[in-house]
Amino acid sequence: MPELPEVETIRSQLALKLRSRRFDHVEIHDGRLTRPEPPEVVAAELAGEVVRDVRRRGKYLIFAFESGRHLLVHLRMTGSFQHPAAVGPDPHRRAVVNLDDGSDVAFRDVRRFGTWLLLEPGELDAYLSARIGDEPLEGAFTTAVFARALAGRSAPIKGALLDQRAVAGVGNIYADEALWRARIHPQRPAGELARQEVAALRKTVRQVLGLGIARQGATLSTFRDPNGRKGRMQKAFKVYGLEGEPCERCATPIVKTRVAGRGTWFCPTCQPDPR
DNA sequence: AGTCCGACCCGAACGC
DNA sequence: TGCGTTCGGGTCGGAC
Repeated sequence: MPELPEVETIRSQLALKLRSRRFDHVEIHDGRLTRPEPPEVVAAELAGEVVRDVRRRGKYLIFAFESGRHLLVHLRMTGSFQHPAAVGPDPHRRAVVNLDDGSDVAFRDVRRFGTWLLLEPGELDAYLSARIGDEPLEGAFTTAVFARALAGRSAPIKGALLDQRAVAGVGNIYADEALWRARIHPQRPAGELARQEVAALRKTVRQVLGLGIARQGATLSTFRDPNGRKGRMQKAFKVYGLEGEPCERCATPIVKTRVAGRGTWFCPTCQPDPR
């Protein structure tokens, strides 16, 4: 599942390939991708746009055009980009962009949750600020800022980490990995964490996301970067998907449970539940 | 306002 | 072997 490190991996590669390229022609084969806008309308609007840069906010990929417009892409569960696009039939291909250098970029999405939204100049900031909070890897994401985002919340800290308005870009995998490193039980009420626990969690969130980027993301089954390569972060997991395996710190078998409606892995010894 | 839960998808894993 | 069922995951919208 693409979380911040996977989206960042895609962003950095696409930026190198697409900067200053013009979208000559766009085909969108799936009406869900641009809903409620008709796909042929969005495809026609995109034709002629020149890429100034490819950016990222949280899990959103942002194609910034010279015109001032932005194409906001969310990969959801299984969205991915391919460049150069593979030749031959692909039942999961949802869109293709022909570039002015003669190459094609393909968008694939098995589960069809991904979205493409074309925003007019000036619309981006309001759209994003309504949906997502601070970038965890930027300096503005201080312990004080994080503590404020968690203050007064009775929801489990795991759930708060998944809330994109509390902190942008953390998904199910990196939430579990950050909580293990910070030795915090996923079920702890977010607002009841001690200041030093918030500080520790801020640090480990940044650690695991940074490690994920350095390792080009995590590939469980489907994630591939635009060059078709897998990530390596899955080899550095300490708890995610490791039910029954010994905890690296204390050898206690890792437990799988359900928190905030999500599969959740943790070490019951290192991450004690104070209740 | 914050929290919870179902809906949206479909391939993979599982059960018989 | 083959078929049917369950599960998961990010976000949104509705219910509480």
